[in-house]
Amino acid sequence: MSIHEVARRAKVSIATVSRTINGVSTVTPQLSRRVWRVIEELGYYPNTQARSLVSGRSRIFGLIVSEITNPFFPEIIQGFEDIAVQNNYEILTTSTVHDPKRIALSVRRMIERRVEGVAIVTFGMEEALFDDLKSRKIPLVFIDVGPPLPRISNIRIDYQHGIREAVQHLAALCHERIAFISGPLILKSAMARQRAFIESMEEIGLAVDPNHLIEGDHTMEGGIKALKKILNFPKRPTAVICSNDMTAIGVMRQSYEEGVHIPRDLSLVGFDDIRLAQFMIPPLTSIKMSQTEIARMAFNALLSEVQRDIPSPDGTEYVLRTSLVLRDSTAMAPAGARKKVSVLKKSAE
Amino acid sequence: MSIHEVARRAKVSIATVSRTINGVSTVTPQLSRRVWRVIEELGYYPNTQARSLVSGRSRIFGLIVSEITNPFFPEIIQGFEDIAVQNNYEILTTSTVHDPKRIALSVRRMIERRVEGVAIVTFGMEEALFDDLKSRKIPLVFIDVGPPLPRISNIRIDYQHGIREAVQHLAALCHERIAFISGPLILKSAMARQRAFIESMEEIGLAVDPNHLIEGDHTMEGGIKALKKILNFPKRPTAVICSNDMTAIGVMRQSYEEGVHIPRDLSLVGFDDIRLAQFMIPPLTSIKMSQTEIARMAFNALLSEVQRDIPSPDGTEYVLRTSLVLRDSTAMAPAGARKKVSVLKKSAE
DNA sequence: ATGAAAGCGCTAACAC
DNA sequence: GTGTTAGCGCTTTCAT
Repeated sequence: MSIHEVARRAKVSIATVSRTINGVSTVTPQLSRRVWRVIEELGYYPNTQARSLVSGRSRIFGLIVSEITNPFFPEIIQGFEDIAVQNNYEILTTSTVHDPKRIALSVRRMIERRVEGVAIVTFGMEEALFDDLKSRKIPLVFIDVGPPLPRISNIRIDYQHGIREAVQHLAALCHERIAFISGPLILKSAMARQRAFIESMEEIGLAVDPNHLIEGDHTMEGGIKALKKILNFPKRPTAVICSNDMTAIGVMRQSYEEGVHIPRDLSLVGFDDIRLAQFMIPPLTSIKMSQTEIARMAFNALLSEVQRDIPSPDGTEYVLRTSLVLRDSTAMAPAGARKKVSVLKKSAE
Repeated sequence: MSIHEVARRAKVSIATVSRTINGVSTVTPQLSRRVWRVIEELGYYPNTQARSLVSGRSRIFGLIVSEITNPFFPEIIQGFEDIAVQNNYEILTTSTVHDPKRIALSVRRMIERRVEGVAIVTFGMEEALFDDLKSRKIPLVFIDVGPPLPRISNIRIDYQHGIREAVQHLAALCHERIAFISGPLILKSAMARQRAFIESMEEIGLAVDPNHLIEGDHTMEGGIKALKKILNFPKRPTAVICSNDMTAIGVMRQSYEEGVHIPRDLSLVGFDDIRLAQFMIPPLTSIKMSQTEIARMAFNALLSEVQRDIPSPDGTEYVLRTSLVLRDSTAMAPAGARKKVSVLKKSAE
C-alpha cells in the first residue's frame, strides 16, 4: 500500500495526497478531509525511506555511547529519545563496548543510514575514528573533546566545580589522605577528572600521594581491584573519590568483603550520580553530572546545526556544571588519622 | 556522491558497480578490482534508503523494551545489537516507559521505517497495542505472551523452575513465612511469576498468607514501599522473594534504613539476576533469566521468520529456563521463627 | 488549487 | 559479462 493507493481511493493525484500529508496550505479543506479519511481507513503510513530519499533528509540522528550496560548511559539514551520523539527524529543508537573496530563499524552504519548528525558520548575515545563523519561534514557533538570546530559542537563538563566541592567536603571532615581512583587514562575525560582532583587538593593545601592516584577502568571490577590495592598501602587513605559511580559500587562491594565499614573506616565519593547511587548501602555521596542535561544539550546542538543554513563558523560550546550531592557514604576521618591542626584551619591561614 | 559517480570514475555502468558491491559473481575480477578501488578512494558507502526502497527490505528490526533505564534491558539491547551487527541488520530501539501512548508511537515509528520484524520485550503489556504490526503481517516475537501464531513467535519463560528452586532453598533454611513482592499484576509475566511462587509453596506444603503477596511495580521505590508494609505485619515473614532484582535492591536499601539485617533478620531472593546483583551488599541471591539468551532467541526468531518464504503455520515457541543463583542474601531462618518439625521433614513425609 | 512528470540512489529484468 | 532501463514511494517543480 502506497501513496498511489490512497490517491486512487480518494480520487486525487498523488501530489495532492503528498501535499495533504505535509500540510501544504494550498489544498482545499474539502479535498484534505477526503484524503485524510482514506488515509485513516487504510491505516496508511508514508514510507520514510522514500521520503528521505527524495528530500535528502533522513530525520535520523546517531547516538554513539561507550557501553549501554553501564547505567550511566541508558539515562542519556532515554533523554535523547524523548526529545527526538518530540522533534520527529529517529535515533540510531550504537554501543561501542570500547572496541575501536566497533566504533568504526558504528560510524559506517551511521553513514550508510545517512544520519543527519551524530552525538558521540564516549568521553574522548579515539577521536580519529570519527574522521569519516567529519569529512562528510555531518554535524557532530562531542562530550569533552577539544575546542569546537565548524559543524562540531562540544559539551564541556566543568569537572572542577563538583570535584572541588567533594575535596573540600572531605577536608572539612578532617580527611587528609584522600585517594582518587581514575578511569582509564586514555580517556580525555578521565584525565580531566584526575587533574581536577589534583588541583583541588593542591588548592586547599593537601598533599597528593602519587600512590593514591590509582588508575581504574570505570567498572565495578575495577573498583574492587583498586580497593584491594588501597588496603595494602602502609598509610591507608581515609577517603576515596572515584571517577565514576560504577567504580564506587565496586569499592563498596569489596569493602564489605574486607570488613571495611563505609563511611566509618573509609569515606567514599562517587562521580556521575547515577540513579542507583541513592539506593546503595549506604547511599552514595556522588558528584552529579546530569545525564538528562547532557542528552538535551547534545540533541539541541545537533538540531540547531541541522536547521542552520550556513554552518556555525566555529561550532558551539556548551558547558555542563557538576556538583556534589551529599548522602551517607562520607563521615569524619577516624580520630587516629587526624593531625592536631585541622586542615580547615590550615587552609584558612 | 552516488553510485553514478563511482560508475563514471571506474568507467563502467552503474549496474556493474551495483553488482560489484553485492558480490554478483558474473563481474570480471579485473573490473571488480577497478570498481573497488574507486569505491575506496571515494569512501563511497551505498545509500541504505535507496537500497531498501528498491529491494523492499529495510534490514531493520525493531526492539521495543519497557524501560531502558532498568538495568535488565540494556543487556538485552546489547545482546540484540551484537547479533544484529553480525547479520548486517540495523536495530531501532524504543523504550515505552510503560506509557500506552509511547507504545502506540513506537509502533508507528517502526511501521514508518518499514522494519522487517519487531521484538517486543515488555513482558505482556497491552498486547492489543501491537495490532497494527500484526495486521501488516510483520514478524513479531513476544516474551511470555500467549500461544504463538502465524508470523508471531513467543519466548516462553519457565518461571516455575527457578522459583521452585528458590522456595525450596528457603524452605531448607527453615523459612516458613515467605513473602512475595510481585510486579504490576497487569503484566502477564508478573502474574506468572506470582503464580509460580504460590504453586511452589503449595507443592512443598507451605501456607501462603495472602497478606504476604504484595503487589510491587518492579522498581526500587516499589521495593522500598513493599518492605515497609512487610515490617508492619504482626507476623513478619522471615524471607522475601522479589519479582525482579530492582525490587530486591529497594528492599535491601530500606532494610538498611530500618536496621533490618540481610540475611540475618531477613532472607532475600531477587529475580532476573542482573549483573548488578552480585555487587550488592550482601551479594544478592537471585533467579537467573539470561538476558543474552533472550536477545539471541528473539533475534533468531525474527531472522528465521524473515528468511522463510512461507510463514511458519503457527509461529514458533522458544523456551527459556530460569534457575537459582546462590549468593549471600539468604540464611537460616531466625531460631524463634522455626517450628519444632522442620518443613523439610514435613515435605519428606 | 490541482495534476503530470521528473528524479532521489539504487536493484534487477532484460537485452546484447 | 556488461549496459540499458524500468521502477521502488515519495517530494517538488512546472504547467494549467
